[in-house]
Amino acid sequence: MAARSKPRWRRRKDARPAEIVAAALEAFAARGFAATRLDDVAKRAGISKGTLYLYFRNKEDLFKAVVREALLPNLARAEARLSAEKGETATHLREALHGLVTVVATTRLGAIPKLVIAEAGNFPDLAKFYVEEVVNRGLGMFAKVLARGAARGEFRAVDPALAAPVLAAPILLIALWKNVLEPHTPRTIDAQRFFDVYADVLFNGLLAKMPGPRRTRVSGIRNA
Amino acid sequence: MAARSKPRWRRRKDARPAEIVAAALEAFAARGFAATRLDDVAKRAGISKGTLYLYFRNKEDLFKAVVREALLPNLARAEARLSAEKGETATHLREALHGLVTVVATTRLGAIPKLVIAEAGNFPDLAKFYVEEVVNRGLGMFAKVLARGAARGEFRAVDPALAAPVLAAPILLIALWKNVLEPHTPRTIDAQRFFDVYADVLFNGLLAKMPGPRRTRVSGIRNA
Amino acid sequence: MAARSKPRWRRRKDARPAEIVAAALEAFAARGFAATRLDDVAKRAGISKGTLYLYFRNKEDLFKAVVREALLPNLARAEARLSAEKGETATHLREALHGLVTVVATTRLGAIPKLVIAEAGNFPDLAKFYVEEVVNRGLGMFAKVLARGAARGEFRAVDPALAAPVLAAPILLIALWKNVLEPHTPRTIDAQRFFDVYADVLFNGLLAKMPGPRRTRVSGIRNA
Amino acid sequence: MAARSKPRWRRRKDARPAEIVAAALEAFAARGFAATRLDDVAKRAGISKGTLYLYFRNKEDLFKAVVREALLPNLARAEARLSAEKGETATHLREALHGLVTVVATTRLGAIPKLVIAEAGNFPDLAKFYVEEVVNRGLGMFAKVLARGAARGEFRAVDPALAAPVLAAPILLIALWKNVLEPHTPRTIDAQRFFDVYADVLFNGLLAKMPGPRRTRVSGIRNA
DNA sequence: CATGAATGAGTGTTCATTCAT
DNA sequence: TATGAATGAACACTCATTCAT
Repeated sequence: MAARSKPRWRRRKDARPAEIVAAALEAFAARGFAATRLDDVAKRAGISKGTLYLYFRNKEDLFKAVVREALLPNLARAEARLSAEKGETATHLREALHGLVTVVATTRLGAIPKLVIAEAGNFPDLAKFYVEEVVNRGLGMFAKVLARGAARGEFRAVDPALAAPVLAAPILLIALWKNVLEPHTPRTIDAQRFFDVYADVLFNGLLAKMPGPRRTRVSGIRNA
Repeated sequence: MAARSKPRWRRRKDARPAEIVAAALEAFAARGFAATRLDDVAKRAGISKGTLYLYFRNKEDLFKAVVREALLPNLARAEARLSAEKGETATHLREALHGLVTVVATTRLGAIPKLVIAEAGNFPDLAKFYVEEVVNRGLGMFAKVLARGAARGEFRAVDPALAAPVLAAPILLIALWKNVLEPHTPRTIDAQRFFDVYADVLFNGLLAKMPGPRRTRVSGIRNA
Repeated sequence: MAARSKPRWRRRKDARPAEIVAAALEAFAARGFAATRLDDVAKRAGISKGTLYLYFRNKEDLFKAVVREALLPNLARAEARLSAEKGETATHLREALHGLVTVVATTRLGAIPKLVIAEAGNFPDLAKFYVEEVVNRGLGMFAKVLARGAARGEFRAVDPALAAPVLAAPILLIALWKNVLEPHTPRTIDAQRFFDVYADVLFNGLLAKMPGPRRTRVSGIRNA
Repeated sequence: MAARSKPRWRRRKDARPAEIVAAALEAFAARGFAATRLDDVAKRAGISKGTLYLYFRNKEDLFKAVVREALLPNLARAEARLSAEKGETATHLREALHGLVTVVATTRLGAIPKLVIAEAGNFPDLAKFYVEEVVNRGLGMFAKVLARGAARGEFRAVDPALAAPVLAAPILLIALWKNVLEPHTPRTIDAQRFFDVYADVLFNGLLAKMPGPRRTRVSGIRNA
């Protein structure tokens, strides 16, 4: 570390791809696909532009690698969490949601949805990959949990296929808020407290439980 | 050559900007800011590329105009709906949400969030405008309604500033789903049924109302 | 011409392509396809690099246009010359050859064979075009003339399909000499005198007509 | 791992240059100088790209080496053949030409003219080398033979300096045909038969020897 | 007002060359 | 010697912007 000062480069064929992907994630997250210059990515990664092409065929390839690499490890983790069978379903679900909110609100991972949203139109196969590997899998997990909870009598019976995206929506929102808008406004959202309210509303609903006797159904709002 | 032989290109010069903005919305929605070529916008608008510059200083200007123009009329409409004072708050809220879900799921308007998400990093003042004029105003409306509902005893008391984004999240989600992912997957979401489940969960919560006696609080899920 | 000094550009959509092709012929002839920079072509044509792309899809397109445009007018001319039916065949042939030698030795046209030779491997369809439209047509003309001459008893009977390239070879040689080697050597070849010798050898052969009696055939050299 | 386990890469270091030149000849002949990647040459030679630079200063050097190496051995051989003093000059000449036609039509050597033609403009000293060492020497040999033949009364008196390139032209043509155009067309030229016709025309001329009495000179065609 | 030919700065990509190992 | 990872200069191509008509 001390002595041999400026080796023009070190051989790190194995470390490089991950470093480049990390640098690229930063860059793409900051400016989007088109506005990101490979020169910048290279600079961030501490390499030259040409070196990028030793590891990725072109900009598009690099972009897809970024999305895949950033996503894949988290996919497995999330799936594991929700497949636990024993214990209260609500508790599992709450914990899973909490984990998700925390990760998307505090890591660079939250920038991925933004990237996919921005570029789905230009990279159809990326969109397809994302829908299938992330969205469908994620929603599927939620749907399964909801169905199980209902079967056990813990949850009310709601269509799991439609309730799943309702569950997921606040997670998407906080991810986007933290990665897209918060840098441009003084208003901040505290992820922990946001989660608490989210979980409260989700599980308990907005309506006050009326002590009084009957309650007419109003405008389609089914009240238990 | 003679009198009025070429009425074809005699467009009203005052209609032009709106036509251009409409054409540009299509183009930007389809490919994003950077990937949209002004040539394409001009072609869609039935004018020449040079003519764009008679109405907009540059591409960025046009982009901002698109976002503003597409948003502004809808802002007022939504606000009006929620400021009604009389009647059940839940009904008003439900109707407002229904209107929003419908509009973002069925019109080009739903592409706006996508555009803002994609380009906030590159157009800070656009992001600021959007946060202030759309997000904050929208969330503010929701918060007010929630506060009013709580004050009237209709709603449980939840932090309105945090519950507002929870309310808004499914609207964002359906907007993005329809405009970003649905074109790339066979899976579709029926906006009406989605809304029904959304409203149901939102108002009534997920948890089954237990007929039985006591119910312990589990893992922070407060049960009424 | 006098007054309005520097119009940044004039509209010349119709003149441009030919001007560009002419400039490109110069450039390609001088350095070959790969070594020619489009910047140079543009400079020679007095336009900017971008303008090239208004008229030609890419460098390859421009290259092919150069070859085609430079060739086509000459093809017709050459063909006309040789199709004359009356008069001595030898005279016609001699004149045609003379015309060809002159044109390839004194105009930029002589650079075309060089370009095709250099790039046939990289542009197979160009090669095909050249073989079919130039080589085969040219050789076909020669073959026809040889056959006619033989039929009339003017020429000895030789296989026209093989004699045709023999006829053509010195024309190719002088084209290449003038365009490839002569710039790099003090040795010059006078095209006129070269032609005279060429025609003399071609028509009369190398062997001395021996007055003496018998002459044995030596090593396959058939002697009349 | 033990004694002589890796003989695979133990190439004789003295064989290397020739192997590289051979590989490079293939590559350059196939794609030309600019389009040839040193990566390809290295791969063909079974070495790494870096190793090339142990034997050749740069790409240009390698290219020149290819041309020189491919040419040099053949130059001597050809010269020897033509310097024989005894016997019929025509027979010697015919045999020399036959040898040349055969070699350029059937070996990689025929690709050299193509390379020189393509790159003379970019490598003036290569062009100079080629003119002096190949063209001038070759033409010189021919000229000498022609002069000798004329002096002996075997050949008609023609300007040897100009007749020499006429002699050489069909050799060049067949070299280029085989290496440039034939890969792109179904039409093939049989080198042996081509040579026969070439020699026949060269020695005997095209014109029929008229039995009848006098023959007027027509259009400059001197008739014996 | 409208046009569209022309511009030229900007960037992705290639590849000869270098040099630590 | 030999390697191949790394470099960076070079260049084709795009497209927002300008402006003569």
